[in-house]
Parts: sequence; structure tokens; C-alpha cells
Amino acid sequence: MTLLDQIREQTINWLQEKGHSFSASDILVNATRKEFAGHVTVVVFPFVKLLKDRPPAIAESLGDYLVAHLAEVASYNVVQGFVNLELSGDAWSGLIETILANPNYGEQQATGKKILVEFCSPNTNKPLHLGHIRNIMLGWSCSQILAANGHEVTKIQIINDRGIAVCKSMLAWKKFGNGATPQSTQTKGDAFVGEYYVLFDKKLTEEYQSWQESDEANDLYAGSEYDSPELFFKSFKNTYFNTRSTLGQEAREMLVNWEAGDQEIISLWEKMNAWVYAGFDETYAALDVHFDKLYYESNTWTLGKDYVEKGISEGLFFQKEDQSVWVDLTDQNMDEKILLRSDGTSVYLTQDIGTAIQRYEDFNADSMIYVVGDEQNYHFKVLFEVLKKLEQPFADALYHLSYGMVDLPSGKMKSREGTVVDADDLIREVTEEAHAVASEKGELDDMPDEAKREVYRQIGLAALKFFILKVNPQKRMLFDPAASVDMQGQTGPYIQNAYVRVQSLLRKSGEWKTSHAYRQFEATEEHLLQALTLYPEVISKAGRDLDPSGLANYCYDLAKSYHRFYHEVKILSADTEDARTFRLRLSKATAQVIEHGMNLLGIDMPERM
RNA sequence: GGCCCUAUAGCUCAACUGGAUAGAGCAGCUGCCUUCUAAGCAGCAGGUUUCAGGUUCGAGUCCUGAUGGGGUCACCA
Repeated sequence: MTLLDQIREQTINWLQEKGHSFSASDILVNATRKEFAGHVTVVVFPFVKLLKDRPPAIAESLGDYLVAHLAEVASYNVVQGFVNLELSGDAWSGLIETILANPNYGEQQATGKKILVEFCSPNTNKPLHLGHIRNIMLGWSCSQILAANGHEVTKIQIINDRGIAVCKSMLAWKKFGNGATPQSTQTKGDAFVGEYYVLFDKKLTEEYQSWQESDEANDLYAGSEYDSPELFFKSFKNTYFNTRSTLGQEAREMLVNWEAGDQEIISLWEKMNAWVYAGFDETYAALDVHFDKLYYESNTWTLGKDYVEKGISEGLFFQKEDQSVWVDLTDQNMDEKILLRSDGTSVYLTQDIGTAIQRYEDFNADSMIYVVGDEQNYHFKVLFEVLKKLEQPFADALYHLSYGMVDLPSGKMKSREGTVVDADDLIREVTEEAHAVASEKGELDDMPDEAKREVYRQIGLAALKFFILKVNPQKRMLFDPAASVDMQGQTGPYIQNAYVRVQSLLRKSGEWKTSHAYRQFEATEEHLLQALTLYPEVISKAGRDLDPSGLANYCYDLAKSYHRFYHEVKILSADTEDARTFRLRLSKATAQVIEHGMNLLGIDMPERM
């Protein structure tokens, strides 16, 4: 049990002696603000109504009780309704002992609960971009955080490897590719296929523009309500693709043939997908992430139909005259949503119903988390509601981890305008920036080239990942490329640097005996100890909220406290042996917690930088 | 238009289920490397938390309304 939990427990005992019950989670215990004396503060305002006394009197009573019942609490002072507790030297010394003895300090006991986390889930027609990186960082770190909270986590993704978009790049390659391959063009496979997807749109646009000269096009515009041909033709493009375009027709035919199992199409599809997967794997490896299980839309897209048909027979869904199937959610303040097209084929929602049920059966999971952007909030509300209607046992254990879009200083990322930030380019740029800074510093000069490259990568990725993870997922974020490669101030490399300083000290410290005699703590030492006390709570809160940003900010605060401590006191050449030992142990414990926390964020620590 | 999200320093972000005088970084200005890694430390300056009401011991946080920004309402995914 952590010290903070002990304080909560004793507070409950104290209330019980006065004849009141109270829930531990409602007791507010936090770090004492630096302008007041003490280390940990209990807020007594919540007890005022219960005890019917003045806040300062209540605070004194609680302070007396805690000093009497907890050896770790040395003394206290009261300011209004706040009890500021001062912890004893033994408590601090014990804390360092606890941390150093347990490499997993901060983690919770196993719960036996199985959780599935779905993230990334790309389309196979283009390479990964900045938006995927935010998704991957959130999915990965939430998975790590949930595991640290004692849950059994399985990381999965569903790969959207079929449909009209995939046919577009296949068709473009078939018509215009002249047999080129990633190997023959020295191009990464996913980028190679993405080029054909772009090429398709280019050819389609050319075709569309020449069609716009035709009498048919002019008649259509004349009969429309649009104020200008530009506006009309912009909105008509999709209809044109579906009803008049030659390329569109070819792509749709290809989709029909794919669904019919046409051998030639299937083998082309398999060939191009293999290129894409090789590319994705490279990017995942570059980001240090992996998945435990992959689902492919090509295997799951028909899965939901049976459940929808079952729902019709049970009267949960209804059919319109044209045979299309709908669910009515107007009683939940939502709309009617389509589940099967009039030709009987599945839509996105149908597929998601099927995959949810499939996964539940595959893993017998207690909870499933979908990491998907917030533009799909409504979709997931509908999905979860439909699963409830189908009385699926897991329907209440589904969670959409929704996150905001990533904007650029120039505005939204738009593939059409070529402003999408490519994931591989970004990883390369941050690594190069780390290389440039490190070379100037020269700390790594005596390392072999390969080891150096690994450190550049660790530093660059730390900058990128931390820049993204420090922001609350729910919020839209601005990605400033210049700021993301910055390595000073509130950044990943700043935190790594605190860790590296400790490693350097430990390399130079030689043998040292453990002692627990040091008691004259400096303010900077107390700040560090105070922060270390909070770590287990930071992890459990991050897990509860599925939000890594609090952990990221905690790691930064801890590193900041360490840098200050490092600057203000002498460590290797401390005045006494006891002080030297204490500071080395405190440094080591801090580095351990920094590394542990950053690992939960998916960020590695170099030994030197 | 209906529904949902959001608004904090010049900029990017914090502020635990409502708790003490709203904090960091960047950008700007000052200092600190013969001392353990200066990717560092210290200082100055920067705020009517979009606005107007309300709830209470206490509101950036909750409620109502307004305004700005975004999303969504496809037989797309």
C-alpha cells in the first residue's frame, strides 16, 4: 500500500471513530503546494458538513490522529481547511528503499481483466501519416498503461484492405504502372502503392475536366441551383464517378470481380497488399511498436450480416420497401441508420458489429477499446447502441477512445492539397535533427557509428512522441514541425537528459555503501521525494482516464525537479558520506521512475546523449 | 438547421472527482560552464481563464444563455 493510501485509510478510520463512513476515492490528498510547509496535504472541506465543525478545528483533529497513527507522519500544520503533513526522514528513506527494491514501482497488482485495444487500423492504399502517429502513440501508451494497472492487454488492429479505394490504386497500377515494382523504383512499398492511388485521382480529374466541356455537363449545370460551374462540378464529382466516369466504372467492376473471387484480381490484390504490409512493418519498427493480432477487413467485412438478419427476425431492425435494412435509434436521440444496402451488401457499421462479436469470441475480453478519431464519435455511439439492442454481453464494456485531429500551422491536413505529413518523413526529420544537435555537442564522439545512430533515433523519437503525448487526447492539437524537433524545455529529450545525467553519475560513482542516516534534506531533495510518492497514483489515473498526457506531464515535472536538484547540490563530492549515498540513491530512484514512466509512453532512454 | 466537442499568457499546452495566490515551455529581455553532461539552472516581463448570468464555504472546472472554432447528420469508411 502506498503512503497516500495509508493516509486515506487512516482518515477513514478517524471518521469512523466519529461515527461516519466515507469512500476512499472521495478523500482529497495531494502534494502540498510549494508556498506552504509540509509535503502532503489532506483537504478537510468535504468533512465539514458531516462533522458540523469549523474547518480549522477539523483539520487539527485529523492532523493529531494521523501523527498518532502513522509513523511516517512526523508533524502537521493547518491552514484553513488544509492539513499539511510533514513526513518523517524514515518515511523518505523507506520510499527510496521501496523504489530501488522494485523495478516495477508504481504498477498495480494483476486484476485478471482482459482488455483489447484496437489502434492504427490503416487503409492499404496510402502510407501512414501524422494522424496515424497520434493514433498509434495513444493506442500503444494506453496499452502499456493498462498493463501497468494489472490488466492483460492485447493490441490489435484491423487493416482496411478492401473496397473501392483499394481498387483505385490497383486499377491505376494495372493501367499505367508498366509493371513497375517497389524494388524496380527503389520505393518503400506503401509509398509506392500510394503513388498509384494519387495517380488514379489525377487521371480521374483529367477525365472529369474534359467531360465538363460536354453538352451533357453543361445541361446538368444549367438545370442545377448552383451559382457557379466550379461549385456545381465540385459537388457533382462523386456522382460523376458513380454514374458517368469510365475510370469509375472500371474501378467498380474491379470491386465486383474482387468480391466474386476473380483469380487475376485477387492475385494482383495480394501482390500489392504484400508491398504495403512490408512498408507498414518498416514504419512500425521505426516507431518501436507492434501488434499482437491483426484482423483484415477482407476476412471480416461480411461478418455482421447474420446478426443483422437475426435482428430483423427479432423485430429489432426493420426493412424498407427497397429491401434495405435500418435500425431506428430515435428513442436514443439518434437517427435511423442503414445496416444493409438494398442489394443486401454490408456497410461499415455491419462489419463493425461482426468484428466486435468475433473479437469477443476470440479473446473472451472483459473490455474493448477502439482508438479512433473524434470524427467518428457518432458512428461509435450508434455501434454500441446497436450491440446493446442485440443484447451482446460485452455491449457495456466498449469504449471509444476518441482523439482530436492534428492540425498544421497552415491549417488542416488535406491529401488533395498535398499538406499531409508523411510518417516516415517525419521520423527521418526528427532523427536528423537529433543527429545535428548531438554532433555539435560531441558527447557521443567515441561511440561506434551504429550505436550513435540508435541514440539519435531514441532522441528524435522522444521529441516526436512526447510532443504528441503531452496533449490531452480529447483535444485537437496543433503540430508545429519546428517545435516538434525542438529538444529544449518541455520536451522528450529534456527528460532523457535528466536520466542521462544520473547514468553518468552512476558510472563515475564507483562502489558505495548503502546508508540511511541522512536527514538534513534540502528543499530540492524534498521536492523529488514528494514527486516520487505520487507516481503510483499517476499510473492509476492514466489508466482510469485512458489518458497518457498526465503521465507525460508528470515525467516532465520529475525531470525538471531533478535538473534543479542536480544544479543545486553536490552529489559525487557531497560534504558527507551519508549525503553522497543518499543523493546517489535518490538519483537512481528518480532515473528508474523516469525510465519506467517514459517506457509506458513508448519512449526509450539512452545511456548517454 | 439538429446533435456532439471545444475556448486558459503573443504562441503551444497544464491545472487530479469543484479546493489554497491559475502553472510550464516557446518567443523577448538579464545573468550562470577552470566544478558531477549548459539538450541544463536562476531571474524579469507576460492573465478580467471568450462574454453575461446562476449554484456554494469555495468555480478555469458544475448549470443556463450568447459568441467564436471544429466535428457529424451518405445505400463512404
